[in-house]
Amino acid sequence: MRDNNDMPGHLARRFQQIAVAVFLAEVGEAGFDLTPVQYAALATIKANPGLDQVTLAGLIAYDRTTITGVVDRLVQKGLAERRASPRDRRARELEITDEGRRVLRKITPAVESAQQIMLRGLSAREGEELMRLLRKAIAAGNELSRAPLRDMQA
Amino acid sequence: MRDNNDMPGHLARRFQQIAVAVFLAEVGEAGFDLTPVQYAALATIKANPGLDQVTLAGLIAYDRTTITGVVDRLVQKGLAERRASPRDRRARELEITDEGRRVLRKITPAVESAQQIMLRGLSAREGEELMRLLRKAIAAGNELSRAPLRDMQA
DNA sequence: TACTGATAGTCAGCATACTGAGCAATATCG
DNA sequence: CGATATTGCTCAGTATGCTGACTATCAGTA
Repeated sequence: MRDNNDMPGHLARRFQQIAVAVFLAEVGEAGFDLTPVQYAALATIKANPGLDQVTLAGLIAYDRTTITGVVDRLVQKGLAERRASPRDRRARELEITDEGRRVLRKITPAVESAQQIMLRGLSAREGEELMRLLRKAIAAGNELSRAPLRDMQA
Repeated sequence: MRDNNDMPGHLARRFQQIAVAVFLAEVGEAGFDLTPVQYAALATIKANPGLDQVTLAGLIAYDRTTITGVVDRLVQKGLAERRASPRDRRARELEITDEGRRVLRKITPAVESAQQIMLRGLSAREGEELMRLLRKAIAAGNELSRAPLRDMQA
């Protein structure tokens, strides 16, 4: 029988588990309380002011039902704002707050450090190669999950 | 700023997301209702009859608080049994049922197929290399999560 | 314009995962 | 032996992620 260590699915889960733990540890030590998902959402909102939730979900490959809760928590923490879109009354436009900008700026070193720690067993070249292979596998499987990555439309 | 696609943490989340979706799709098409986590637990119980929950958790790197629910559902589906250990009254010994054995046997082709599909963007050599790099990164980060991989004690 | 279909967002329900706390039982050591 | 520490398990609470359903709104078309 195939061993766990020969199962890409098992290795994926394990690597992600470590990645999240490292992220939370680094960010927590820096004095912040932000999850990987919240960080990605906030950074994307900052880079695309006024985007709606579906677009945000597509840009970071979240399910749209997950985004609701994530944005709820960003708003609740005062890092982002959600307001009705003037052009489409179904949509909510998202904006980062000054406090959100401040947190993003201060948190960046911890996030960078986390990315390094989760690759600490690999050489620089191996780390690059791992990322390349992950990107390639992800690109081929993009449409297989309910929350595929999507480009900006306009 | 570092792009999402240059963040190993983001790539890890995305790859795992696809891996789970592929697993559920393949297994579902084969007519079974088993999650990746439940599958790993059941296979490990079969390979190590009579093991307790903490040992099971260590062998597949789950948090012990997660195992409780997973085993609950395996028991509820009639695939595994949980009984008090005669040697340690705190511990529960786990055993696979005949139905569990039958399901494992029948489900194997779908699981195998899923492992291939999630690597379909890569050549055979690239798939091997990806798994090697993941194993190496995981080994170096094993102690960084609350649920590290553990060997059998006995 | 009225109908039809698609879209944005939310919600209920379920299954991982984690933190932190607690209980019962076992191990260890003075 | 008795106090202390450790261990196996569970639980409450929170945060992803998913399925499926629903409402409100918009877009396209007959």
